[in-house]
Amino acid sequence: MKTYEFNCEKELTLSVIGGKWKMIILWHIGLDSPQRFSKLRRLLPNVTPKMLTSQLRELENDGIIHRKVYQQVPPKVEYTLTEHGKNLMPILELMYDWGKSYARDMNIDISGWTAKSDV
Amino acid sequence: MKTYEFNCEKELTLSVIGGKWKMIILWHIGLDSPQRFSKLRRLLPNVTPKMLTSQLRELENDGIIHRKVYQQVPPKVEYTLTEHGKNLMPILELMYDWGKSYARDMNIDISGWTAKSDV
DNA sequence: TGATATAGTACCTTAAAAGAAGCTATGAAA
DNA sequence: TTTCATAGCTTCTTTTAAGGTACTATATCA
Repeated sequence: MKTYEFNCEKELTLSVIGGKWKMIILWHIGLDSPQRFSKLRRLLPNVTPKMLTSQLRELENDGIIHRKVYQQVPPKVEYTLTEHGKNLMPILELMYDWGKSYARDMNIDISGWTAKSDV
Repeated sequence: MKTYEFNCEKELTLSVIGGKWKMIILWHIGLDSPQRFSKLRRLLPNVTPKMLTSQLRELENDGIIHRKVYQQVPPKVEYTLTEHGKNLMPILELMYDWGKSYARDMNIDISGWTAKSDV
């Protein structure tokens, strides 16, 4: 059994979803599955392929997404959520709601383009 | 109005709770309020005063906690949650629940000592 | 008179995360 | 024969977060 130095289970959760692009990746896979690498690149124009790869690999290694490779050329890879990944969705939704309410009250403008209705 | 480069409101939320010690600090203030600086140091023996101060200041500047200074010697400062801080608690609880379930399934041992029942 | 408790600062170093730019294999299509 | 599309990889650099150690002011208590 692995042991990590977390103060609490919450920090384990944070370590899984806390990467720069992980939540938005999960969001997109959650709302439209499966997702291909190239589609995610188009959905997230600011992410470099290196970053996208590393975030996807970490999510895969953590058991949050599943990676299915089709043996064909050009390559085709599809990403879907695992059960653990699906179970993260309510957290992301709450975080969306809180962030929206907070942004309104604090007069903060989010430049993003991913609305909750995209779910 | 301030504009931040977030992809989504979820990332705004993450930016508020994502510091190394912020969730566990909020947890303790949420379950036993007000909390004093020295009490938090005792509750979190691994945090240095510098880190504790910086995390508390950021939470204060973000409007998540309130800092009340008593003009006396030795100093006394009390931290409480604001409304926005209180509204974060359901997120932290969900994160606790998910992390606990995930740790069980993935055979991960959390070395922490803060149970949800502490709430 | 000297120690104690509180709530921090200041300065420096280390480690981790993120980003930029360019490169690759391969089969199919033009 | 050249071009295209996919799903990446490699190397280097920059940025951000976190940690270590030591120091401070001051009223009160013994």
